Amino acid sequence: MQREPPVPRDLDAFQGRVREVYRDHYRPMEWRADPAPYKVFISEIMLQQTQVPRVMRLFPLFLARFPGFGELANASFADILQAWTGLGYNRRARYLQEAACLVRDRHGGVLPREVETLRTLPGVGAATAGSIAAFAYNVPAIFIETNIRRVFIHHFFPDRREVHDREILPLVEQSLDRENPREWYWALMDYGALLARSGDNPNRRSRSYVRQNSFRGSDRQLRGMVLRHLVDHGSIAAEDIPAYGAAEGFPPVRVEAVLKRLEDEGFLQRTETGAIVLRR
DNA sequence: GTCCCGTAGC
DNA sequence: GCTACGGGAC
Repeated sequence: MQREPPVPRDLDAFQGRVREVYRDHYRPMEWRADPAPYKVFISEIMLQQTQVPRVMRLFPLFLARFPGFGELANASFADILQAWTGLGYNRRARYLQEAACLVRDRHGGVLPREVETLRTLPGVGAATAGSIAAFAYNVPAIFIETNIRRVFIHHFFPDRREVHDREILPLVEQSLDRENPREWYWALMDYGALLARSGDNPNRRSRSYVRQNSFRGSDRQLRGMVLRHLVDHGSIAAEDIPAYGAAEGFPPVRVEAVLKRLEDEGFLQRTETGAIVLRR
């Protein structure tokens, strides 16, 4: 038997509340002041898994270095990774450049506006495609990300656990301001960010909530160390590889395993002397 | 130590 | 469905 989805009895009241919060808690951001497609695109990729304050710090530096899709597509990967330092999840830096190449080669240098087309870009999933369409082009896309999820769980599922995104999506659709989706989604996200800071995080009652393993001692930590080292120093000599990471307690076998995976993923290469360098 | 944040690949 | 993937704030 299908569970009856909770109906927003007073959608007007909900929308009113969202707008009220928005007026009081609007967060100014460079990519909001000027929602040019390139700025929106870069900011949304950065904002995957990375909080707004950190993105705000690094975004202007990245934009100064790579002002548009052409410059990003033509840049060396080492330069991009350098500008990415501090944001984490470095695969995004690779997707970003691959996407820039696709925009240049397949879309005439113009970021597509259709959600389905945006979704074909590497590193762009449902949430990012919807965000880009809404923010860059004011398209009334229907999507869920963490802030939106928080607002709807808080408002419409106060006593529920394990709330599925399937249950939330119809409410997003019904409440969307189709006249001005850009502004509406900014409002939802600012409201969600406010809820995150005030006590319990409603997203822990989402079906999709998962706790992550600790960072210290993880492969993620080791990968981060290796890439950071290569960005700062250019290479790791062959004879230094076995002892690399020893200070943080990583045995040589783990270092080798992580290097191999980074190589397979296209982050780095080995030279004739067996040294490790970033991909050309 | 705990938390936060989407995508890809399986 | 599940898991890998950073790095900083608290």
